[in-house]
Amino acid sequence: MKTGELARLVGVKVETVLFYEKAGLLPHPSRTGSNYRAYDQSHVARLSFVRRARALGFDLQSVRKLLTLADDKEQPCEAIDAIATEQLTEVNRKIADLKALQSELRSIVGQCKSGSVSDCRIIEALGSL
Amino acid sequence: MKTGELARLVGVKVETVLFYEKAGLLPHPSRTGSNYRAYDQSHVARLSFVRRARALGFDLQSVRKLLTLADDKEQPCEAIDAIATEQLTEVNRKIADLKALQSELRSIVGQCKSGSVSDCRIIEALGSL
DNA sequence: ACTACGCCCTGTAGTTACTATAGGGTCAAG
DNA sequence: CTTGACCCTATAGTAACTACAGGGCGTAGT
Repeated sequence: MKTGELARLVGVKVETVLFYEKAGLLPHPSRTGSNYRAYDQSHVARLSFVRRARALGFDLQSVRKLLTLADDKEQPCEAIDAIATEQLTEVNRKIADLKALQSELRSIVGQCKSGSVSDCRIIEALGSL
Repeated sequence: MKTGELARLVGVKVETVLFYEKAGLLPHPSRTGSNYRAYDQSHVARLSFVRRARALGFDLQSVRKLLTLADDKEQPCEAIDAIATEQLTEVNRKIADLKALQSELRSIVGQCKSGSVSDCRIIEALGSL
């Protein structure tokens, strides 16, 4: 498939696909006779992964590290383990924060149904540490 | 407290505090006689909230909406409810994604301890939808 | 055959959310 | 009374996109 179709499938702009290639997050794809990029299913999965990781607040450097876990199966075990452990810590923190936010948002939606939004603790939900 | 202390407490740069004030995320604080900004505990909580929401992948526009829930207690109930429901959907999706990622990272850490990292499904963890 | 339209290419400039630097004022310590 | 750490404003630079400009490919219609 060509760049436009890949972009449409994943829901990003064509320019974003090109940007990720330049940034080294997507491999240089093979080209057709007329110099068009030719992508396959693996590029769809990888691009989708990058986008969702970005939506979860990981910067490109962290996304690169996560992709290393998928790519470099010959890396020394300690390196892989260090990356995975580091990212796992980050993921755990994010889940905890999001659960606090989820709980507060649910309570707001519930309160609103019953007519008052008097005691909103949404800032406090993420306030500590 | 002054800008530097607020920044240090929350773990951001002084410039970031000033930036958030300009962007309307932090209220204009009162000033001392020598024109220094004077912050209190509420600014600490609010700045901390902004930073953690940003780390969870919310852009400034979404953070503004979340802060609206804390600020505008006189807004019509439907408006509040719409914002809370919209953000709750987003939070739910993020939690689901992070749990998939968490599970995959745990499996990598576990595998690595036993010597092999052969079947990494980290891309597939966020690959669907 | 031709041309119109959509999509592809490269490269550069603009936007968002910071981050760093320049140029100058405040103030407690020495 | 000056030196150092901090504050102020304003502007320029960086990261991660996003939008154009200028030009080529490819095929559907006349």
